[in-house]
Amino acid sequence: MAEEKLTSQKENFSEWYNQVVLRADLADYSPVRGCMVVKPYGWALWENIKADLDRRFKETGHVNAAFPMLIPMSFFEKEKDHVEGFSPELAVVTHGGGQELEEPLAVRPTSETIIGYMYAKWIKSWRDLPVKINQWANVMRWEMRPRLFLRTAEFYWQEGHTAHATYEEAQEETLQMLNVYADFARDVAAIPVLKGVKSETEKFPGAVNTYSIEAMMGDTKALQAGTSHNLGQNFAKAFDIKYLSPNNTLEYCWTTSWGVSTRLIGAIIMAHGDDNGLVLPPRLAPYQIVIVPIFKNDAEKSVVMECVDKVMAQLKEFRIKLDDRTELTPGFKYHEWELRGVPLRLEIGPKDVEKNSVMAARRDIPGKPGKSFLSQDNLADQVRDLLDEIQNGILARAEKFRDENIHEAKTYDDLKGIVENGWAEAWWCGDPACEAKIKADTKATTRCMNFEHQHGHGQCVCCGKDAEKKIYFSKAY
RNA sequence: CGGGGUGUAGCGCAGUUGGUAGCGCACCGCGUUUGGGACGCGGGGGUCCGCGGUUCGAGUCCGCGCACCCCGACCA
Repeated sequence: MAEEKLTSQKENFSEWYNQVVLRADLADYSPVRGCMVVKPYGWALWENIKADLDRRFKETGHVNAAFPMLIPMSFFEKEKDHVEGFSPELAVVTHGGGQELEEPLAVRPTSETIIGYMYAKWIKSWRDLPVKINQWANVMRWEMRPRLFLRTAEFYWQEGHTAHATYEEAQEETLQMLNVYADFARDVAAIPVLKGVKSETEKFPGAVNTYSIEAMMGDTKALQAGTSHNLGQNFAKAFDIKYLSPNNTLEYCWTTSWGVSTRLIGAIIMAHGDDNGLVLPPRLAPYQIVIVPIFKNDAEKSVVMECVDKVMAQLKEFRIKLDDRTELTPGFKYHEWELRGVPLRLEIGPKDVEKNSVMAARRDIPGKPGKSFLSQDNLADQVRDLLDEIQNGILARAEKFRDENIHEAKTYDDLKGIVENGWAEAWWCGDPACEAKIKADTKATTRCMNFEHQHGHGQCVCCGKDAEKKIYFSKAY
């Protein structure tokens, strides 16, 4: 019997999202409110994301390490903005070994403080710089309103932390990592992101500047999919990270930090999904191909399975799943693997054995139009081409959708209309009061200032004063 | 922490004027099925959110708690 139909219509988007996460077997709710259990299928997706990013981090000269999960509370007091930003959402350990602790320990919400403390011990000379360390970890922020993958109390991420001799070098690192994220998002996750600078109110607590990649979801809301911070000397001064320069002068380091999290999984779901469920980009899908064998009896089964073996032997280079469950009909399996986002389905039945063919069904093009017969000869080449087409196809679709839903707002009325159903780009004077008014009137927040659009000047879309910054406004997750 | 809603089987729900708990899906067994969500027969599974009250009798009525969901405030 069919399960209830999904619908990804804008007004049902949140419910659609929850249903997809649960039914595609990505995650489940934990007994602790706000925490999430990542199931094997979701974790496999995360591992693919990690592998690709990790390779990029290493290519840009970073190494991995691990820092403690518990951080003395006093560390947070050392940087004024940081403590203000994170105090409200800290989980705090007060007891250990049956005794009350002398100093409470925070479960890390992010590791600038503890890493800053260690860097201060490790860095003595200009010869020690730069230090470029990344850690894959879980962190905890006591969020008030959790949403699977998008905002859970505990989440998995990577956080890069670097220390440099000069501002310029730190800035270069900050932008380099922003680009690493943007490239990954586009080339691997098939999500075309916009990159730019955050406003003062939206930046990371303790940063001089925060840069972000912003992705458009299927309901046109924005999702901040990754951030890269130039921390200036704020943390270096708070934690005394100093080095002796070639001139024998003592100088504070310039530090950066940058991170992406399991939120990327949420981004992939909401950027590509449709009424049938998940649509995974082939480069990240835990299974790139699912094979559904079809037979009516034992005689058919043996010839079909023999053919399946031959096909699978040709496709060893791909992540492949053979769905040989006998208690389910093919139709049921089609729906299930579509829900779970597998990019390419190969159906092999008696007719295929006879005709030396394989029926291929593309996840990105639902129904008959996405189906075609492949020859069993040179199958790997055909499949590789198809997977590339799918990868490119969903990127192109996401790009088109994004571009269709971003509009220039010239007047305040424009802005109000546009953010109801998309992103508005507009001149902005830089005054937080204008941001606040727009948020109060429309629920839209500033996303980021696109690097490429920062020439010329105009009048603030809100107050009409002279403006030199152009920024995106939209509702966001 | 404000505003709204919901708590009955794993999930989704029904349960009439109060009479001792049911349906669909899922699960288990057997058989028939299998190219777009198969069917038959048989089965297992319940602290009806908790506590107190009214009553001969409470899933149902009353009171007090609690939990969860949605919309805000906060946020990667």
